Amino acid sequence: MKEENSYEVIKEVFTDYLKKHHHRKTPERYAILEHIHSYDGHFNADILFNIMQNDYRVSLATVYNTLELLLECKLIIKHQLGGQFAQYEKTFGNNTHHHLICTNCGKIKEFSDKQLRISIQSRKFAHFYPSHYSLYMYGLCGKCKIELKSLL
Amino acid sequence: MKEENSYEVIKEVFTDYLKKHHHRKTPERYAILEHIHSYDGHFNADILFNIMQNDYRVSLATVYNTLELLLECKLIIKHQLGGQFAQYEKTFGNNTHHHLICTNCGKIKEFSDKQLRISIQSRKFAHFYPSHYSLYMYGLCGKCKIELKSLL
DNA sequence: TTTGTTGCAAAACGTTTGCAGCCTC
DNA sequence: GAGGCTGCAAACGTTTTGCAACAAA
Repeated sequence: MKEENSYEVIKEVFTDYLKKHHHRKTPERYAILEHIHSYDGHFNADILFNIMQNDYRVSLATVYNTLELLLECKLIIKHQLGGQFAQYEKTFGNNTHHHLICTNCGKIKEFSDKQLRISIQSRKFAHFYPSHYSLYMYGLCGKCKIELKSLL
Repeated sequence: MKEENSYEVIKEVFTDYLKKHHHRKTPERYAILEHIHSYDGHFNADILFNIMQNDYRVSLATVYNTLELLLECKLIIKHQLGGQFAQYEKTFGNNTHHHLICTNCGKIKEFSDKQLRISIQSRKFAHFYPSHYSLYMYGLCGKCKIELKSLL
């Protein structure tokens, strides 16, 4: 069990952020954080809103508001890949990874590449201070490659 | 003058695509392509629509429709960075570059790094066939870094 | 002639906002 | 007690869609 990924530690990060910025520590905000913590994979505001209806009733507006706060304290990152919902991903307990996006079916796969990560993260800039990055590779997944080949 | 970036060659790529997919070669589509060709930098549907009103009247719906076609034949790529308009960028006559995005003011800078580009492009995948990629680095630009430091 | 494409306007959609009441601080 | 936060619903702004007229094939 990795101590640094436990909900208690994450909660503390969030609490510190809220205190520092004079935001209130409302039960809704912690409930949202908790649900994100126990949800696997990418999610969007609507998914989060829906799974929460089962055991903790919050409004969609509060979900959006809280996601914004979590983005600011870097507990989650945001992806805007399609014209659809923005996608979110928790950064806690999640190795930095890259994304493969099929331009035909829209499926997203993740891959890790330590060497590539180091290459990107070690890049220095003159007047820019990076905090995180996203690498999206677009192309065809195996299934679509075959499917499109048969159409020729 | 690079032959491969001339409008004639680009037009041919588009024409081939339209023929192959049994789409019609309408004057609107070529007018849009031409305007993109002569426009520098990132643009969005609204910018394109507005600059076109001066000399070629098209509807916004047709602009969106044509951008979709140009995406499919990879003459442009799409970025969805903010909650605002989706941004487009022509791929012709444009070196592959990477993006620096300030998480405070939203400003986007571009940078090129041949070594990084090679590292990314030479990556092979088991069941994925990449066509292009986008690298977004998030962080603080010089101005915002100073601005935020003074708030502490 | 057939049918894909256009322009227009309305609809759709995710997200944001306004506001009255609530609850942290 | 003050004022930030919530839920609700309405508003927003970008993109998509429906449809009649048009024009490329």
